Amino acid sequence: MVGGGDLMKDILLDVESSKKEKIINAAIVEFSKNGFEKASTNAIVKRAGVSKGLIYHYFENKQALYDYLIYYVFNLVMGEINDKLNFNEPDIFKRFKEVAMIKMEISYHHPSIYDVIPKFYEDKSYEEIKALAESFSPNIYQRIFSENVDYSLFKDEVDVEKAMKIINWTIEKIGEEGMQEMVSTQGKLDLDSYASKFDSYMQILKNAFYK
Amino acid sequence: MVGGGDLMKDILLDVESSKKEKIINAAIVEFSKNGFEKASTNAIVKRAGVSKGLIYHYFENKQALYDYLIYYVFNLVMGEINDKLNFNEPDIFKRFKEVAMIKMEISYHHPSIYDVIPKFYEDKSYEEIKALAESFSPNIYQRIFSENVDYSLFKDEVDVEKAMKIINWTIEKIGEEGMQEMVSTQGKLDLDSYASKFDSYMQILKNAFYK
Amino acid sequence: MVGGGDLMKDILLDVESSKKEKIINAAIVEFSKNGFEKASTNAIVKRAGVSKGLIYHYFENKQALYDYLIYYVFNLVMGEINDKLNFNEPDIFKRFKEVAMIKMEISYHHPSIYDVIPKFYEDKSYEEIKALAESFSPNIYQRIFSENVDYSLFKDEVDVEKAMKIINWTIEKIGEEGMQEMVSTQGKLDLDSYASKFDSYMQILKNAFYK
Amino acid sequence: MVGGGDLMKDILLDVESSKKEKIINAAIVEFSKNGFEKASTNAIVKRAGVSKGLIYHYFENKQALYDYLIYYVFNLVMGEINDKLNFNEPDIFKRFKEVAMIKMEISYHHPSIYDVIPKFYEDKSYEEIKALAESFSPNIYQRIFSENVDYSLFKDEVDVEKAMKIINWTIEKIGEEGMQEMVSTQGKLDLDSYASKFDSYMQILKNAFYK
DNA sequence: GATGAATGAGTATTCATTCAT
DNA sequence: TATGAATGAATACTCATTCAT
Repeated sequence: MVGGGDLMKDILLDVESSKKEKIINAAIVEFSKNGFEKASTNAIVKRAGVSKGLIYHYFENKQALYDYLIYYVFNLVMGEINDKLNFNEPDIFKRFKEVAMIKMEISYHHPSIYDVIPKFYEDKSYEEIKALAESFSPNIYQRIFSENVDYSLFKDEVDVEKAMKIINWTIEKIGEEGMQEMVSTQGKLDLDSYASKFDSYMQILKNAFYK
Repeated sequence: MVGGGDLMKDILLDVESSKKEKIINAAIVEFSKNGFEKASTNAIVKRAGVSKGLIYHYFENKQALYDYLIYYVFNLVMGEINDKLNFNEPDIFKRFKEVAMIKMEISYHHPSIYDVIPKFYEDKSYEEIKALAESFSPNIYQRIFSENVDYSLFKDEVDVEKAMKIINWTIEKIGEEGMQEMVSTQGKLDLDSYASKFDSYMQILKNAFYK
Repeated sequence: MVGGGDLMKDILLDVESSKKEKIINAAIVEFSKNGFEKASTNAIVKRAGVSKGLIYHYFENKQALYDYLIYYVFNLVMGEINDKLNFNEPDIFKRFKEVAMIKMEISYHHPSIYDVIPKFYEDKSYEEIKALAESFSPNIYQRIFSENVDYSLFKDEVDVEKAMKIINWTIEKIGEEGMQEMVSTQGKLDLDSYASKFDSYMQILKNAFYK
Repeated sequence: MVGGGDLMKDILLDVESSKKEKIINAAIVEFSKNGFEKASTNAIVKRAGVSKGLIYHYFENKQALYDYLIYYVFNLVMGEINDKLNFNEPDIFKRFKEVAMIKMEISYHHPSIYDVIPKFYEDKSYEEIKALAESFSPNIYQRIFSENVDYSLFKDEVDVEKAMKIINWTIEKIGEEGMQEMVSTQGKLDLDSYASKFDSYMQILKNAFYK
């Protein structure tokens, strides 16, 4: 399901051809601005330039459209990771950085997509969304955290599982800060400064956990 | 502003005397269940047992009521920290644990309050809310992170500021996991198991950052 | 509940004072023209000259308004029978004629009311409506069919219960024909010709069933 | 027009061959369940397994489809009476019983058809439908009421025309009660008990009107 | 004959907010 | 303070009908 054909196109730069695509793109913008509840189907069709009824021709209701969007967006993100991540890299720090960079790049090119993802968590729990992501790209999390990872790089006394969770949480929090920076600087994230900040935190954790 | 008078009373056990208090308590329940947008002023007045118009006598509009609630809740939480936290404790790990325990205790005794806080983040950014918290209890964050803290306990080569951020982020993520656990176990969090989990992560970070 | 005060006023000739009354009268007209499903709440508020929301201030939903109308109309009809029928008349033919005349008079003065009653049977069964009518005016049917009725007037060999059903059915069918006549003559029923038609049928049945 | 060709086949047991027939059968089910207004053309095409557009190829609009159904159903019923009724029976009571039995048998074998007929009266008046029935099978009512009927069986003093109306109305009302019984007993009418009830009422009227 | 994408006016209902009392 | 009748724009969603293919 991941990495497949036309869904992978740059949906925002794409010349929107079909009316269904217009609806999807308009919905991403609307949901990213307002979340599920506040989002207006009226606003979506207006932005998409289609009739009121068409949205219900393609999607059973607002929720079905939203669910499809989650599928659509995760398919895109998981696909990118699947395609671009080097699963032969044994150093978990280098691997996590790669994942972060792939995500940041998507975020950079598709701001609306990364605005809408946090809204997903308003209705779905973290576990539900993780399960969803797994369903698109089976074992992607397991692969990232363990496939070809060289655990011997960790200090012997370190609880590797917990350490990796701390690393991951730290990365997520840096990402959240990056998001907020993007919002306050109105959309332009300095990827270099993000990378250097990322590196400095990773260096601290490397010193802490690696031999 | 913190610790002052009647607002600090246990708002849920309190015999609701004034109609304004009835509105506030009804609003906390309604907003915690439905968030800002989906929350119904009708449901609030019905629960509070007051007339439709009265809510607009006390608050200019729904948003003003919501904003007051954020003030009200943070005032409560910051007040508790101010009152109960031992600012003479030089060990940052012990101090952070104390903060976490104070928060968890509030959460345990006032579920509605802690249900409503996550909803705040749907509309306000993390930064906005942090700024708000600071406005209630000036320098509370700075006090927690630096007042009487013994930085000499950290390894010399560690960037203390970043290390403390990692510690804080880890605590927040453990808290988030605790929240989700509460949701999935329908409201009852095992405080002991939470504390032991907390401790094990803190031990890892202590080994990593302390001499 | 029957015969009480202001509900008994001539609702169509009444100077509609309160907005609730305007809604009720507009609803009777709309439901009588279109039945429950096809009736438009939009059309009702437009005809009543009130805002869209007000209908939902007084009635929980379209169905609740409809149910109230059934109550309202039956209360009117049962009240008239209760007030005007002579329950001392022992001759069932004379008594049935009185009932028919009372109904026809109401129908004559309140065409909309009698237009809406047949619509009630689209959603409610005959039994449901009969039960409803009984709830307004307990035992009204039993009183009409038996209170002070002189059964000895019937021929000895006649099954009185079945005979009275035939009489009642005949009256109902004559009434239906009267209704249809009113429709085709655009609202004006000749009460005298109706009465003479009624009498001729009653005479046949009297000859058939009475000694 | 009556009794002709393929329309007379058992429409429900018939292997639905043409798409038009599929539409008609699906429409009968849908209209019988929901009446004209509430019936959904969408549901009809879904049930019929044809495209949305096809329904408008065969019928100008929903109303035309409905009108055709009335024609279709009455053609079936009138055809059955034409075919099976013994027009040589001079006793009107025996003849009416035969008509009732033919109708009940159709009703028993084609519940959907007899469910839809009452819906016809929501939009069309009794007179309109009677006129329609006459147009399918000219003079059918007149034939039933007069062809080879022996009026000399009636008592001399009885107004035969009115007496026959009373008989017919009584039969109709018994039928209505039978219908309601079918509804409340969920579809299964005891034909024997219906027949004995019918007979007992007919006996009363025979005693009343016959020599 | 047959399809199904597309339309847009229509539906009941909700809701924050106002205001005369 | 306090009420609750009244507003009207907004909501998600339905549906008969059209039409290019």
